[in-house]
Amino acid sequence: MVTGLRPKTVERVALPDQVHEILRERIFDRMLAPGDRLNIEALARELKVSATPVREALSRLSAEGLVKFEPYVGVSVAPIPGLAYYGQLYDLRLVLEPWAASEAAKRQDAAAIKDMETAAQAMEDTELSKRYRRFRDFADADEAFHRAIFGGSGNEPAMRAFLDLKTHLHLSRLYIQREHFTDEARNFHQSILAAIKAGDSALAHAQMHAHLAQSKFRLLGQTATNTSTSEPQAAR
Amino acid sequence: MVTGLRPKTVERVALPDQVHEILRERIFDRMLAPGDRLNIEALARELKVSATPVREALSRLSAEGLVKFEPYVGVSVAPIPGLAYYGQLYDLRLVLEPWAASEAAKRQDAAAIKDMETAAQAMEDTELSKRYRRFRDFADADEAFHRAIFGGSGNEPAMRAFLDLKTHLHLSRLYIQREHFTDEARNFHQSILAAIKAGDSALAHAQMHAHLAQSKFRLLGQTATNTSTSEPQAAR
DNA sequence: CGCCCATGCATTGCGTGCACCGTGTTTGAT
DNA sequence: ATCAAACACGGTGCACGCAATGCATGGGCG
Repeated sequence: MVTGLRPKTVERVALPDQVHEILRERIFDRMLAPGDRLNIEALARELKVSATPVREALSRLSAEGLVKFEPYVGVSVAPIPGLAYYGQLYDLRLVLEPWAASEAAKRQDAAAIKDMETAAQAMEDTELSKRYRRFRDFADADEAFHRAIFGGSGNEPAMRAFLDLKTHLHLSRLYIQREHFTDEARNFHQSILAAIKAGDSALAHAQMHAHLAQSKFRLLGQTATNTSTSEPQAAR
Repeated sequence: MVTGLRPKTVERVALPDQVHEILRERIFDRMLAPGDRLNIEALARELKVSATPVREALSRLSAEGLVKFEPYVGVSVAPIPGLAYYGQLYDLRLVLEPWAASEAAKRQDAAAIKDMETAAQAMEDTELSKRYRRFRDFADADEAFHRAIFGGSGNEPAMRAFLDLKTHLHLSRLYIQREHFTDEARNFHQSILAAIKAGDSALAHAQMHAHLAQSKFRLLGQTATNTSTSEPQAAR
C-alpha cells in the first residue's frame, strides 16, 4: 500500500496501448475500410513490433466492437453501422442522458459540476479560435460535457455504459462532420448546465431531451420514427 | 460462406476462451477473493497451457471489469462493489428496461417474443425440478428473459449495454443467493410477457418497473433514496 | 541510536522468434 | 464438371530472453 500514486509523468506503460490507439485512429479516419482483413504479422512488421502486442491490441478493439474476431480465421474491421443504428443510439441516449441530467441536478456534486463547467468552457474556447478549430476538438469537448453529467449522476454503471457507447458515438459523427452546428449544441449545453446548477431536475431532464432530439434530427434529417431499414453503408 | 453454422459439438474454438470461462467461474464462486493477485505463469502451469492464452483471458476479464490490470505489475481480482453500487445498478435498470419493454411491446418482434416465452418456460421448468434446482439455473433463465426483451426492443446499442451490465448483475446475486423469491419473479415475468404480447406498451413499462423495483427492494432491504423518476418516459 | 534514502536482487510481467495446426483455396484426377 | 487431396497462408501456442517493479538490505546523515 506504500505504492502511493504513480507520477503519471511519462508514458511508463504499454506497447499494446500504442498499437491500440494507432489502429483506433486508422478506423476512425477511414484509412481502414469496413471488412478489411487485419493481418497480424503485416501489422507487426509495419509497426516494428512482434505479433503479441498486436494481438493484444486487436483483442481490445474486438471488445470495443470496432473489429470482428473470427477464431482461427482472423480479424476484420467491423462493418460501419448505417444511419438506422445511429438512430437507435440516439434513442438510447434519449432514455439515459435526460435521466442522468436530472439525477445530477438532484445530487449537486460540486466536483462534477466543475467538470461540466470546464467542458463547457473548453467548447467556448474551441469556438473562439476558429482558425484552429478542428471538429475533433469540438467532439472531445462535447463528449467531456456529457461524461461529466454522468459523473454528476453518481451512477457508476451508467458511466460505464456511456463510456462503452462513446466509441460508437465517435463513428456517428462521420455522417455529419461536414455540418457543425456548434453554436446550437453550445447553447443547449449552457441551458442544461444552468438547470443542473439551479437544481431543477425536471428542467435539466427536458433540456437534455431537447438537445439530443435536436442532434438526432440533425443526423437523420427528419424525425424518423426509428429503425427503418435504411443502410446506406457509406464509403468504400 | 459454406461454413454454415459451426457444429458447436466439439471445442472448435479457442483455448483462451476456456481459460476465460474458468477464471470467470472462480471469481463468481468466490474461489478468488477480491485483491488476490493472479500470477500468469502459476495459472499457466496449473491449467497446463502456456502464458499466452492466460494473458489473453486476463485481458478479456479486464475488459469486463472483473479484474484490475496494472501494467508491468500484474492483474488482481477487482474489488467486489458494495450494496450501494448494486443499488445504482438497479437504478440504471429501472431506467433502461421499462423503456425496452415498452419498445418491445410496440415492435411485436415475433422471434424475440418467442425467446421471451422460451426463457419464461425455462424458468417454469427450473421451478418444477426443485431437487436439482440450482440458483444459477434460475439466474440464467432470468437473464435470458431480460435479454430477450432487449432483443425485442430492436435497439442494438441497448442490447450491448445490457450485456455489459449482466456481468456485474451476476455478482449482485451473491448478496441474495440465500433467498430466492423465484415465484415472485416468475409471476412478474408472466405479467410483463403478457403485456408485451398484448402490445400494451404502457403496461409493459409499468410491470417491468414494478418488477425491478421489487427486486431492488429485495436486495437493499428497503426502498432506497432516489429512483424518483416521476416521468414515465413518454417516449416521443 | 534511529530514521531515511539509495542500491542490489529476486520476482514476474512483457516482447520476440519459432513451430504447429486449422482454414481456405487451388489444382489435378476421375 | 465435380470432388478430393495437397499446398499455402496465417492465426495460435510455446519456450526463451529482456526489462521493469517492489522489496530487502546496508550505508549515511540527523
